Amino acid sequence: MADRLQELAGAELEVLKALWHLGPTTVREVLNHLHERGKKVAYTTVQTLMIRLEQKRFVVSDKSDVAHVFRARVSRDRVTRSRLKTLMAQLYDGAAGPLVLQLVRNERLTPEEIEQLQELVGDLDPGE
Amino acid sequence: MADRLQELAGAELEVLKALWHLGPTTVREVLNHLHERGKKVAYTTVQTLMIRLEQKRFVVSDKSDVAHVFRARVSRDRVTRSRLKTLMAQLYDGAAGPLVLQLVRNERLTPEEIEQLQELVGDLDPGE
DNA sequence: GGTATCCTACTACGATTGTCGGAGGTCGTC
DNA sequence: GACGACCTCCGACAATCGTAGTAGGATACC
Repeated sequence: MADRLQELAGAELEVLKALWHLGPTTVREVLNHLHERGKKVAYTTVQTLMIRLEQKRFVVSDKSDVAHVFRARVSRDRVTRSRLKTLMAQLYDGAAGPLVLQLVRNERLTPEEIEQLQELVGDLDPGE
Repeated sequence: MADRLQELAGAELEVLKALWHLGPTTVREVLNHLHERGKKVAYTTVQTLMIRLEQKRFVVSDKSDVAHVFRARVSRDRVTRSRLKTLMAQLYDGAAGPLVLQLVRNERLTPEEIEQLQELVGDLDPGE
């Protein structure tokens, strides 16, 4: 129960991403954004998702205007961290190593990412 | 539809993990394993999950014995890769970098992992 | 001031998930 | 040959998820 972040369903995440992108905004704006991205959904579907997100406390709404304004309460990084933690717990008893190695081995990184990574990793001390 | 790996539900993954750990085995053995881990579930629950895993093609069964023997068809790494890919797609438009950096920054790695990582990362060429 | 438009609130419904119970077969043992 | 231990098969049921329709109020424009 503690980790409510985990209860984010797929379609809800889609909406939350729109909120991250757009900033505090209305159902209508999120709907437009999704339509631009090629995602066809009904107005009320988005509305339902946003209400569920609020019930789950991932967003808050300001109801002073006719069209309620919703705002994300959790950051993208926070959600990522939570998801990664779940993944680590589920698959590797909480160890981060296998995931990191898997990613570095199998995925393409941009030059900037490589540089940042080299710097970060260079600072690590295997110790003993 | 292509990526059937994504349709692995949480409780199903628990069972799949048991199969990875135990090798090809029966419902009873998986049940015992879960009980040892402190997970209290009924025999038929595990059975249902294993059948669903088979329907989703994550495992195959040999029905020649009275107690059917189930075997994982996908590896832990394969599932991890798929999950990571989903995470990347959902949260960072498919980019691996943010995940790697997030992990290296926030998670503890063992000395061995650090060494492996340094070696891997040292070989990367930011090039351009 | 009627009509189209937009918004919220509520309800709904099929699919998936997590969890089991019961029916009915087989097998070993007393 | 009845009893208990196991097994599979089938059905079920509540919760969550994805998706959306409808009712009814506000707004705005002609």
